Amino acid sequence: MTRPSGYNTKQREAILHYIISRDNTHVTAAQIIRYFEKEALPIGKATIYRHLDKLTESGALRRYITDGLSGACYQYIGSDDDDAHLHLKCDRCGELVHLECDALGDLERHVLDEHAFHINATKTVLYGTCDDCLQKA
Amino acid sequence: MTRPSGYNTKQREAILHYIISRDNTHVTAAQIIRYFEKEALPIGKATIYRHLDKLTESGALRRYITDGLSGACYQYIGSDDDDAHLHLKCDRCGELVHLECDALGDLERHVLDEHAFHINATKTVLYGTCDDCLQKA
DNA sequence: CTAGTTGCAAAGAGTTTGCATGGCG
DNA sequence: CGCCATGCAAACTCTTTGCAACTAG
Repeated sequence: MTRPSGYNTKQREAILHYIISRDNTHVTAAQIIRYFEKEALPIGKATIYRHLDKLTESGALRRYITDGLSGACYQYIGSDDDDAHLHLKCDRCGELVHLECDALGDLERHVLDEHAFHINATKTVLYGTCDDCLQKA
Repeated sequence: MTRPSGYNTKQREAILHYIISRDNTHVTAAQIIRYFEKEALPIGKATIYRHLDKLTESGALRRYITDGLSGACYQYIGSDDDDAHLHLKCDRCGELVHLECDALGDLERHVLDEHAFHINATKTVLYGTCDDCLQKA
């Protein structure tokens, strides 16, 4: 778990700090790249992608799968990991909503029992339409 | 609905026919491109993408959102549309499983009532690990 | 000192677009 | 004949890789 796996560089610190500061939000690689372009400490995007990969592998970050055309989303994971909540993404405005409740419970059980498939809520994003966009339509 | 929206060309026919012939399976743009490269009637990939977009917009195809790095998936929709079933994707072997049952029902209702969000099962892919991969681990 | 790290630029994968030619209706 | 469709290549977006210079431990 606590893989030393690498040096503790300024860039690594800065990237992790930035993502942690966003805590409950998701961050895209593009956002991070843009952020550091405007900062005093410019970080090459290759470095950012490399850290995103490493941090995800080491378990410090979670990578969400969303529609590939706008890039992947990352989020920092606190010390306790079992806060596996679902995400909903609106297919109109692109808003990503965090579901804090345990709504997946029954479905998860059903799929495991009947279909021998273990759902990983942390990676799953449900698509649909949010209230705002429905009202506009 | 029945938008004439375009001519009835050989390419359009061939592409739609190919996807329909896969009926219950999903097809990626890359598969279609590869298929027609090897056929007697070569179709440029621009044409394939353009038709994929049009067919999706007109409702003849459904586009699934999967991890962007391997491309989107498409599937033909028969005349009756209400067969909105879920998909499960194994994050180890990449297998995409079709769930024929109505397992989403309760969750869908809960999310709509409590979170004012209308889930679109046809676009949603649940991630997790399939039985085969679990056994190997 | 030595192995991991950085940054640039080039390479890749997937998808979109511009433009001249070709084909449906 | 007019408009849409086609195909090629170039453009684009997101991500990865090669490589020489650099730095943490």
